[in-house]
Amino acid sequence: MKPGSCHTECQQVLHLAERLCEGRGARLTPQRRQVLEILCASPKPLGAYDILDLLKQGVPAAKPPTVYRALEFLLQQGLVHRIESLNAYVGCVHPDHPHASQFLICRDCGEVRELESQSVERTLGSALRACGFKADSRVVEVTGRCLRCSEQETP
Amino acid sequence: MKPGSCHTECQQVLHLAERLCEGRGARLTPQRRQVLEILCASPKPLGAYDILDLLKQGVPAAKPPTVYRALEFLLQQGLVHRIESLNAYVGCVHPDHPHASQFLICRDCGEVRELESQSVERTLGSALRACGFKADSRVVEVTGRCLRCSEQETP
DNA sequence: AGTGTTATGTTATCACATAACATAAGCAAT
DNA sequence: ATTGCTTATGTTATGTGATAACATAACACT
Ligand SMILES: [Zn+2]
Ligand SMILES: [Zn+2]
Ligand SMILES: [Zn+2]
Ligand SMILES: [Zn+2]
Repeated sequence: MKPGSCHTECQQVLHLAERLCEGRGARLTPQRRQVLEILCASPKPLGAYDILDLLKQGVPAAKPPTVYRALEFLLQQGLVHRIESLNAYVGCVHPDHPHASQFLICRDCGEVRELESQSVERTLGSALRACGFKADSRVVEVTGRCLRCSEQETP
Repeated sequence: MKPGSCHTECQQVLHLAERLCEGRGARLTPQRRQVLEILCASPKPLGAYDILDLLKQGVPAAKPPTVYRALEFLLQQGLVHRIESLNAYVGCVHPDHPHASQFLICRDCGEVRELESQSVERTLGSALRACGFKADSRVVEVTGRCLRCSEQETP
């Protein structure tokens, strides 16, 4: 992640989130906004209690339900994603359209990259059709080493 | 799941597991074997504490680490899979060869079907190559309604 | 038998998530 | 403005999943 670029990216995402919620009649309250801000500012996924610790800086009375409620809202709105294999959450990088994405989780640097491969989605979709399975939600998470980390160290 | 067929299937899997472990010099101890047996006998994935309750029938002194250690071994040997989006475990239906599989989780009947679609694996593999990502493990889990459940009820 | 290794027993605790109920804030209609 | 409904938040407690740390026992190999 390029230093400096994050902050401006976060601002863009937050503005977009405001517009999206307003258009849907959904209330992006200060607390919810702060949780989204925390997630967008983090280069790595955060656990609910990590978020809680950070949120307390702005909302000292915050408790677990505070965070989980905000996450529930943000997940519904498609503004954040949950990473099942980490029990953690990331801000979505392009929340403007609904999408099923794939996550690449680097076990070395911890970074999570959100991919949106049409071919993967299509192939998975046809495999599901072949089984007669009606999918509600798809989880595709790959753990390994990102390009940068595999270039740095030899093994 | 056809009644009656499960028990014989379980036996086959258990015998296969014994052979595999023996061939690898891995020790399928009675406790580990019992955990595998519990998982194979269940048509649905089981949580670690579900397994614990069942295991206590044979090993009254069993405690959480007992189960988690057995699961760790069985996962390493490729005899069981963990379903990330359920925090639960299932016996593998064909543990004889290493594989990345896809899981179809029915939200109605709870059944989990293990798929091994070559096309999904290939497509995902090429998407990963395109990113320069070296995968260690892949998680593909789809939640929805299975064919049977979607035929039974109209919505 | 002696010794290193692997497996199990035991206790306590950590990490993640939600139930249940009370209070407050937003909002629309009178 | 007051009422009454709905949604959001506060608060306490608890449920659920997983592991740390250390002790003991079983096994394998010499
Ligand atoms: Zn996204
Ligand atoms: Zn990396
Ligand atoms: Zn399998
Ligand atoms: Zn079903």
